[in-house]
Amino acid sequence: MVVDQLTSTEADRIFHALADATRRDILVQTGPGSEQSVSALARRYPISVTAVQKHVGVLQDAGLVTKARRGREQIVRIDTQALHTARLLLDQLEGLWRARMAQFGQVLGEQTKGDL
Amino acid sequence: MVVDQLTSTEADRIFHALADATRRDILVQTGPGSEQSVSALARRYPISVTAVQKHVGVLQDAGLVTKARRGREQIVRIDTQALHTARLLLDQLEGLWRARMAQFGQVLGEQTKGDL
DNA sequence: TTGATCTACAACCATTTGGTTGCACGTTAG
DNA sequence: CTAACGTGCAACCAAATGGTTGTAGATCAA
Repeated sequence: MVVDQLTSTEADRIFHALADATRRDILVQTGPGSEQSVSALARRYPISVTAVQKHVGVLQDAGLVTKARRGREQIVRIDTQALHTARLLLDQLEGLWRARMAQFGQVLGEQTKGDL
Repeated sequence: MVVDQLTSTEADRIFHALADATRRDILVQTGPGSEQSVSALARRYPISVTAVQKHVGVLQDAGLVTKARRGREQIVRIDTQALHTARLLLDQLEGLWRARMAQFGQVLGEQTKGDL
């Protein structure tokens, strides 16, 4: 398995999507039980509706949210699966390091133990 | 508590740093027991040394690696702590969603206030 | 029907990103 | 000492980002 390095375009998109405070907040706001329309989201931020549309588009390309039309509204809902994927990528990195540490028999003072 | 909100500039930097395949690979290559110089890293990729320097700089700004001079070389070493922080951020997001699901059927009309 | 909403999309703009080359400077090897 | 190596930095460039305004098409409320 390891890290996909080359075909990591998905990882690129996921991490890039998470690298913006507004987008991370959209993920929070559209969590389970509080799906919202694009315009409803836009009212929360000091930016234009179009800007929010673009943010949602980025999240969508990363697979972090889905859009579903409801009348004239477009409801944004998160896809928890993709975020899980993101965490798996981080776990893989840490896993690699731990494996390498084990090989070298090195001991670090910290317990980055798998609390997941 | 919860998401670091405004201090999220750190989150911005961490996720942005992770949003590039070359940088993620640098993290893998400089893992525990295999610290490498910038030029040694540069030989691994089809890009210039300067480009690698910049990538390392981005990782450094995110707190993901540290540089230590050794003679004429600059040794890049990972800081596992920062990556742990990144995973915590993801955990917080998932945690928020779970909390929200727990409040199912509750009052949905108001702002979840607090974040951003 | 009419008007207000919500979304979509094009065009535009400033800034950032990721890359390059060239040059200077300290360090190490012969 | 001299030459090669590793790094730092400035200047430059193309493309991507994140934002804007404007226009247009659906859909809903009255």
